[in-house]
Amino acid sequence: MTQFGKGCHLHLIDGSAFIFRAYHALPPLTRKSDGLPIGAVSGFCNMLQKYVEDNAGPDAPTHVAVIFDKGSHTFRNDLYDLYKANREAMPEDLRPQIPLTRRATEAFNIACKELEGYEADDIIATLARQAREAGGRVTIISSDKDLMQLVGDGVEMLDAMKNRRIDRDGVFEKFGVFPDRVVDVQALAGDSVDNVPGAPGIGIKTAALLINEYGSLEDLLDRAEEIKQPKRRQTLIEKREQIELSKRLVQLDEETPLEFGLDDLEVRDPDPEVLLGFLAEMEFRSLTKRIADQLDAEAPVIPDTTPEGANPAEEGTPEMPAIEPDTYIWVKTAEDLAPFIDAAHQRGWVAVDTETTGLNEMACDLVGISLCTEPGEACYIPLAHRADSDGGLFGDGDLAEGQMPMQAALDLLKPLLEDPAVMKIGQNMKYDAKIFARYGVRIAPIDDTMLMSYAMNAGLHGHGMDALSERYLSHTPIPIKELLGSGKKMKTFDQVPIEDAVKYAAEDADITLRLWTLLKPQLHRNHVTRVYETMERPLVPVLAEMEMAGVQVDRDTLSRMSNAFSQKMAALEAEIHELAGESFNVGSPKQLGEILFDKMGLEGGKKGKTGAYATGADVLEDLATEHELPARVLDWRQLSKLKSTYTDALQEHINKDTGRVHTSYVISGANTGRLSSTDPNLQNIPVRSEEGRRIREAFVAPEGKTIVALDYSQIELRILAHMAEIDALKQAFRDGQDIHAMTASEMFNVPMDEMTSEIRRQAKAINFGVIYGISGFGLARNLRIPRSEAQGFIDRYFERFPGIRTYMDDTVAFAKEHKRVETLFGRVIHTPEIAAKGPRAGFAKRAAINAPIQGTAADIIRRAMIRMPDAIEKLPATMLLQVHDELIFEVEQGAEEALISAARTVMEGAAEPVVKLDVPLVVDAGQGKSWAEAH
DNA sequence: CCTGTCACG
DNA sequence: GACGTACGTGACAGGG
Repeated sequence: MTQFGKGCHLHLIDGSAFIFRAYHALPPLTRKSDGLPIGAVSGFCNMLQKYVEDNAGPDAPTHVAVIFDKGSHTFRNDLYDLYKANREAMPEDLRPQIPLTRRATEAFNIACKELEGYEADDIIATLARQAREAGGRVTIISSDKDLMQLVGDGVEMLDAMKNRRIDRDGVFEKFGVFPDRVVDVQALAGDSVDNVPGAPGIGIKTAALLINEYGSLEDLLDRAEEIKQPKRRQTLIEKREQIELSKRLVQLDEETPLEFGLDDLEVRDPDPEVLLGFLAEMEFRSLTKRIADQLDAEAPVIPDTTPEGANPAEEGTPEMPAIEPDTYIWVKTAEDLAPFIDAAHQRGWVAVDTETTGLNEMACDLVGISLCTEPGEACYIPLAHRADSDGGLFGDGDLAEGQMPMQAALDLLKPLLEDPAVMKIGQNMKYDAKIFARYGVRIAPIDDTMLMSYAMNAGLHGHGMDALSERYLSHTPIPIKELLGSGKKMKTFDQVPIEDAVKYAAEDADITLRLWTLLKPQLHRNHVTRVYETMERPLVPVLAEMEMAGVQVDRDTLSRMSNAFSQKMAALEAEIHELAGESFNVGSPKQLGEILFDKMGLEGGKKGKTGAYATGADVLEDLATEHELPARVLDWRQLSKLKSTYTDALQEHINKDTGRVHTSYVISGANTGRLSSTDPNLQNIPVRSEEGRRIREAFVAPEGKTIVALDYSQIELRILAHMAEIDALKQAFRDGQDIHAMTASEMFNVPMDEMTSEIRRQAKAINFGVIYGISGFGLARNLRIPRSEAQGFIDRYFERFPGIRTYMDDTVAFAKEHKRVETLFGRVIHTPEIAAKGPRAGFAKRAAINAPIQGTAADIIRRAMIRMPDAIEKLPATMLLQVHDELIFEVEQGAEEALISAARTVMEGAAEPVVKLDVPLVVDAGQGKSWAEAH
């Protein structure tokens, strides 16, 4: 053994970089025999193998180590608790692969090092220093710019993917300074990926300029007063502390307390038996063979242990047995259940479905659970079917024979359903997760076939199980109507005879599992794995929590309002009948139309396709200038709407047990990525009219708490400015200007200080029109101006902001070519209608223009919501509602400001690190005892 | 069940 | 030149 010294060459491999590169480069492969996710390990081994091959020549290293990160908390988090705070959580299928990459490194007989509390970069820095001081050479295999500060004095970097060496000049190219000043530049420029704050408004270019002028960061900060640019000077003076903190964050620790020396890293040949044994264990067939050839060793035999049924990682359509509901198992005892639990553990996955007495997860009871571990092998565990299936008078509450006691079954299932190593597969898992939660089971991890379909095929078809089964399995599931009937005599599921329930329920689990085997491998092929993994799947538990939390709604307030509305409506109705000269149903558009246009003979009656006169608000508003009756009808309609949809209906939605209102969000409810809200819809609570807004007074915080509302300011316009690259708009947002006034000023050549509210209003309508795929007709109708005038506005707008027209044209062209559009985050919205002829083409065109903007905004708030639970974990606060660009919280009094600060940080940074917007995202906040006050 | 209407972003 | 037209949702009432 030679001591490390002159002539020695140390290679330091950045292990985490290898892992992430491997993970993202490869489809989600799984081990054939048991489905263990293995894609990243496979890529990692291939990269190590390539590394060994590439470095066998005359310049071969004498010493080598792969360095890994360990733990998520490092000394940098003690310096700054937000360090790396906006990092994406590690994908669930990557986590179990991390220890395997360590084993892979050891199998290659390469030293594998990590240290709790330190990042890999610090270990690399320390080893590089030691090697340099010993007179040896160092090559760091990584492309991480944070390591560039180490280059020089015999230390180089090697970007293994691009096979490019980075020396002092290479660093200068990247940072504009040599390695010894890289940390100074990084301290100023900050880093959005690691969440290093830096100096706001200063990027790498400016930072390098300053450092080169003043020599060092310290000198720059000491002499900051001398800087000519006022903004820059102010930033450097005011943010000095933040900049110095940033420097400490980016400065690598070269004195990491290592418990090994350079000599321990000497290159060793792999032991063929160990290496091949590991590769065979992972079932990497071709790599095992290739390495065996190279080592001149016998390749171990990897048995073909494909389980019966399908492996979701395989390409093509798996062979599956026919769906036969007669073969499903009725689980009556723990012994019947055991084989399914065992099979689930063995496979690593199980499809799960719950049957309940109703569709409201917060107000129904669990009736049974079905499981499926492979296509065709499904069971149903009835738990609460009633003996008197025909609903007889006697024995109400008596349970049918052949059922396990519910608690006994749940006790057996809970460990499986909560086992992090077993994937629970469902169709619309949010529903089942909420049911289980009410029975004390926190189901995780989960996969959801509905969300897979949505991620891949939004805009192409629905994502309900029946539709998916028809489409992908050519199978019509047993209709629920066959079991429950319909209409007044409809049964609940606990009244269904168990023999029938077994077929229906187990079939659902079987179908779900089959869909999963088909859809899961398609995610990658459709390039939506990231969308699914980061914006669909993680949303399920977040929404489940919000829905279960519910929002407190004050019944008395609503009730009082209902009564007031009733009285006003009655008065209006009498008045209307008086004006009409006869009594009729004011709520009937048909009757109203006949009164207005036939009896009273008003002008402008237009019949729709059904032959009825149109009596929409716009029509009535026009008539209202001449006559009193339509004006009264408008008033009546507003009250009728408020009463029936809100003050009356909301009371019905107050949950008996919790006393709160629990909406249900549909993740796949809108093709653009927006959520929708049902039962009740809490995303359309009135706000625009004074009268309607008062309904929000009924949404209150409980005693001792406060409602806090945070909403994105102008998020869609900001996204438009970014996507269409409109410099003037981008600058206006950066400067915090009134964007509509600024648009008006640009378009109509009116100076900002002479702006009138009327001109601003028109510009605002145009700005919104642009987002919707503007047309002269639409704008004319909205602004109630002649079409020619509206068209003139649009022409002028495009003249002033030509980039907008380019964006719209490009988007439509993209949609025509690909039959889809995409958001900035890669969400796909299919636009099959874009090829249509006639008026439908117009719809499709405008939808295609709107979808990337609306969808990107939807993606951003989804990302914020997914990060929110961790961000507010330590605060006495609960996220309750989402209204497209707004999040509503409930927080204990006293913690309002802390919540606003934490939530705002998450929301404003939600695009990062995947997308760096050219415009800031701004979040406005409000608080009060009710939603009305908070908004 | 479909249509018209109207509440929201 | 005519055709219709702002984007995305959900709930309710009326009427067949």
